[in-house]
Amino acid sequence: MEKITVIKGFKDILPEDTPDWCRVELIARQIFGSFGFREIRVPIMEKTELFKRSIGETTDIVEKEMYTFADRDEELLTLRPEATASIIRAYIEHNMLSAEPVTRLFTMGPMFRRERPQKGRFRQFHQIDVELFGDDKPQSDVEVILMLIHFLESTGLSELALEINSLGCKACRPAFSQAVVNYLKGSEKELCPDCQRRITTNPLRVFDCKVESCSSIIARAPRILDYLCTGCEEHFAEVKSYLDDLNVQYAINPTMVRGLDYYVRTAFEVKSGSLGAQNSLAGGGRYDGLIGDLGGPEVAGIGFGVGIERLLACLPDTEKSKYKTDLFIAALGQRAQKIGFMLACQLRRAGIAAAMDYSDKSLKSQMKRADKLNSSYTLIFGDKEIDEKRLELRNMNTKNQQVLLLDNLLDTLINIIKER
RNA sequence: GUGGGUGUAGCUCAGUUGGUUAGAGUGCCGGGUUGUGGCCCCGGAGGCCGAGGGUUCAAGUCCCUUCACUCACCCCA
Repeated sequence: MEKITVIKGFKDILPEDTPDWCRVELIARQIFGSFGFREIRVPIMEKTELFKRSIGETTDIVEKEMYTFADRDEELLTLRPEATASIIRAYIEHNMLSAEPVTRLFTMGPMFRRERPQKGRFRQFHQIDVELFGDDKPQSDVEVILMLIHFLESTGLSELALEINSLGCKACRPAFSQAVVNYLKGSEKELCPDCQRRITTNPLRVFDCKVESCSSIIARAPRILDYLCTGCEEHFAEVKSYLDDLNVQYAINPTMVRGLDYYVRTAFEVKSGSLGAQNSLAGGGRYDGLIGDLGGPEVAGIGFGVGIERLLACLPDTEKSKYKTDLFIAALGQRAQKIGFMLACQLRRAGIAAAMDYSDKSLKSQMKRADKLNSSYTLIFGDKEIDEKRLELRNMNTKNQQVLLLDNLLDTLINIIKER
């Protein structure tokens, strides 16, 4: 019989890795909470139209990466390739603007893009996603960027590179795009085939090209920052100024253009080495027109997404978490096994991680098991201890052993373990 | 979608110019201590050598096909 395997680009997250996931998610919840963000959970499937309208019909995501299916009634549904669209949909649908002028939300969960997998890129991957609706002030940009950096550092990451840029707005970007097109047409023949194609499809993408011959041309191309309108320029200046005051290190990357159509003004990205070609752990930006475009109120928005797999891939080993056991019960013989089992059940019910082996193996074998399970203590007893009503409790780290009386054993153990 | 690399034990990988019964490390189980873990020593289990076809007296090894994984491009978290 042929083995059934996981879908290409999908991954099982195995027990040895889940503690890291839980830790990162916990830190996110704590830190985002202190910045006033509240968790929202939205479906992983939406009507296809939502993503087409938000992300942009001509983006790679919509053109070739979405998992889209016809439902039984022929309606087209899509597994979400990102979370922002769904959150905006929910924001509009539940009329959150009426409840409060500024809404701070975050969510976490799987996203789906049907790309060719490689290091740091999967077809199902996980993001922690943050959105702030209803404020267009630069303070919002700074708040969100600061929170992102603070979060990443709190997980144990270091040597992060924050890059920021301004993409202009509806008023000033068209002039810039035109200037880029004009410039590129001047040296079209020296560009790589991909970039020649981009001139007509998506000229700003040329800035991302890694081909060397293109780089030198791009280096002399017009800069978005020279084309910003007064409003965008002032906004960007304030963002930089606050970041400086807060001692947040950043670099301005005037060639950073993000892949989704809806971004305006501030765009940012956090990179890390040691990640292979996909070195971007988090990215985001401002999308002031988007909520209105999706049929909601004309309010501003800004947000970011963090790739959890990429974050975990960068974590140093010292930050890795493990499963731990409070007490291993090493019971020798039938009577001890019986007492031990009852004890294990009661301890577990009291919230203590108690483990034991039910097959009455040798003590050595049971000790090895206790060690494997990272047990803090091991309770050791057989017929002799039961007759004398005195059991041995071994501290696995110090190797000290103390005698515990069989009477009131459950409470004694609970106290010892909880006092640690 | 395009290109490169790799498929041998649960995991990481050796395996010579084709040549008998396919190896190591690690992990797992057991023993060395008749009742005490990590280190050390000994033993054991565990392989349709990715799949299918071909060449050959003989294929893990050579050829073809196919599948999977992986890295990179495009693009992105």
